[in-house]
Amino acid sequence: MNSSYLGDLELRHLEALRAVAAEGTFGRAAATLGYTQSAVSQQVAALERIVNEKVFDRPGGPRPVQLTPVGRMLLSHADEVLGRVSSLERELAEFKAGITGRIDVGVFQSVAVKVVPMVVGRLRQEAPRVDVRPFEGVDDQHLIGMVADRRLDLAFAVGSAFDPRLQVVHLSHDPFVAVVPADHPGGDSISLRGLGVVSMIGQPVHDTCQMKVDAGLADAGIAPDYVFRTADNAAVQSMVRAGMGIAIMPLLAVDGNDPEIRICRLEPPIPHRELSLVIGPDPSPVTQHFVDIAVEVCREVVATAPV
Amino acid sequence: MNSSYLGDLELRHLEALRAVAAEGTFGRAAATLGYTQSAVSQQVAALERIVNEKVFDRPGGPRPVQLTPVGRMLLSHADEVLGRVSSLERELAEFKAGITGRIDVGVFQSVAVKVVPMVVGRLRQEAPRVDVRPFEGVDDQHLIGMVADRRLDLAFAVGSAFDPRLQVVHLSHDPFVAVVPADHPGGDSISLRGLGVVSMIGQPVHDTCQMKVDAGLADAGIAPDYVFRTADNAAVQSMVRAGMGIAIMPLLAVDGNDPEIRICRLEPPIPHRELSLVIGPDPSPVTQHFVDIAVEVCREVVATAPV
DNA sequence: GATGATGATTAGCACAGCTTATAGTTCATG
DNA sequence: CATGAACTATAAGCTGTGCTAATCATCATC
Repeated sequence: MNSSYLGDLELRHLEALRAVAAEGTFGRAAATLGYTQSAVSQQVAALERIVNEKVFDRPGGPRPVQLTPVGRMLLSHADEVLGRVSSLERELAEFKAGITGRIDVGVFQSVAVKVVPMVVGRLRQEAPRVDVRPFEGVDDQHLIGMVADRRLDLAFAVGSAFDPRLQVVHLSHDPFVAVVPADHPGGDSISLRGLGVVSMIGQPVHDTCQMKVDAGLADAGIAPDYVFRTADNAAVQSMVRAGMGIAIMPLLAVDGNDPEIRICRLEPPIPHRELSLVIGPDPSPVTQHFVDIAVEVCREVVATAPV
Repeated sequence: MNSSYLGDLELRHLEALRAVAAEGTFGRAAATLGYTQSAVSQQVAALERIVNEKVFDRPGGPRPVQLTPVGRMLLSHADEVLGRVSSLERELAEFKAGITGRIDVGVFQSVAVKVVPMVVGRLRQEAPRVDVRPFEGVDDQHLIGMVADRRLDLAFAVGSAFDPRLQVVHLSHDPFVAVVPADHPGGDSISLRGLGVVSMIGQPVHDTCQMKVDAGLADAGIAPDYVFRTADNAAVQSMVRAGMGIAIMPLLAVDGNDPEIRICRLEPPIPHRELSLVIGPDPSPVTQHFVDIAVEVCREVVATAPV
């Protein structure tokens, strides 16, 4: 009593039903389906055997056949079924074209703030039905592990110890810059040494990004004075805007459209990060699409930055 | 570019997809489907060839297979398609059980008033989703022609000249009765001769039913005095109720639940009609169901009538 | 009654799809 | 590191399905 007595039903039968109903004769239906009249006759006969009901009245002679009541009922269902198959077909084509599908992407704070929204925004313009699911991980290795597990399609990463089975696409270097209030004296660059004597805004002590900044400053013999720490990049920027201090942030995490802040090159620079995408095996077309856009976006962001 | 590149897709492939996704291994899926593992493996391989995409990740070893992104997409469509097939199956079963379907039934006034509503009402209790479409025809021959044409499934009829190809089911005799106000003097029968001297309510002169009444009265040498004529059976009955006169009607057209009128046998009777159903070729189960109920209803109506 | 348009039937053939049997792959385990 | 367990893939062979081609049967129309 599983698939029960319709187990022999196949799409071919429903297509024949629909074609004959539409064309009125077996012969014309056969022509549109690319079969011979005999084949369609046998297909309809098979359908009638399967449902154990006459589906068409054949008046004989040159008059067109007509659906029986059962036939009409079956036809309405056939239209539904075949319609679903068509939409499967359509969505499959869209999937292959990279304009539909789902992307589970691993992100972290500094990249989630700006790069991911830009990529997603541009992707949605080209392919509105794509379903992007960012997953914020605790660190690189966590995300890379999930990519290897197939639980993510791809992930942003700054480290360099990658799983050799995973494809890696380099996006851009991500220099550390100083974020200062717009009315801060000075030009587009700022002396690293000067940072020892000003108030600074930073992220929590154990943040991977922050640790890199502190290491860079320590190497230059500088002991920064953090007056406020927060894990929220936007909050950091707000504090700078309010004149509370200066922040050192990765360029890709700064909201460059804020007119009340200015971005300054560090002199000398702190060793920068390299931003990459780690891509799982057999990436889907839409994942590839995401990668392409991410590369494009990063190139633009770095190119237009005033550093 | 007609059915395009999914032309080889069959329900079997979608069933295999669903089963493997549900069971986690090809072997268990095969068991639930009643195939060997090899068959399911080949079915999935065929599906992957058809869509030209890997549908499952096979990690190897004892770990279960997992859907790829395309696989997930295909599965959601497969569920839709197979769900539609199931509902086709369900409705087909209901059709065969006579509890769903459509009935186009030919009716005429005297039967439309009472018998048809009773039959439809009872049918709807047993099979609420049946779609009954009464069609009121001008006369018997008209309706019978439509039944023969398959434009009606069945029709009520009072004549006797039927198409030999059509099945005829006798419902009951339908005696003519006198309808009098409840306070009318006398008992359950009324003398035909007495009708020559009272006011009468009738139907239009050329109504088939009325002509039969008039012929019966003429045979008895009676010239009735019609003070009002209307084609509407309910209006006739209202006039009787108002005391305007007496009506002669077929029993099956009288609303017996009206406490303000009384039904009287005619002495001697006028030749009665025979009510039948004319049934088209290959009646559907629900049509048969309708017939059964009609027989039942007519038997009850005649049995409980006070004549 | 001949004619033409149509569906049904038959025979034959090719191939799809199943089963059985076996090989290949991966992970766990001693 | 070899071995076994739990899978899937593949090969070979056979059966039955489903197609084509050709022919027959049926019914309106002229």
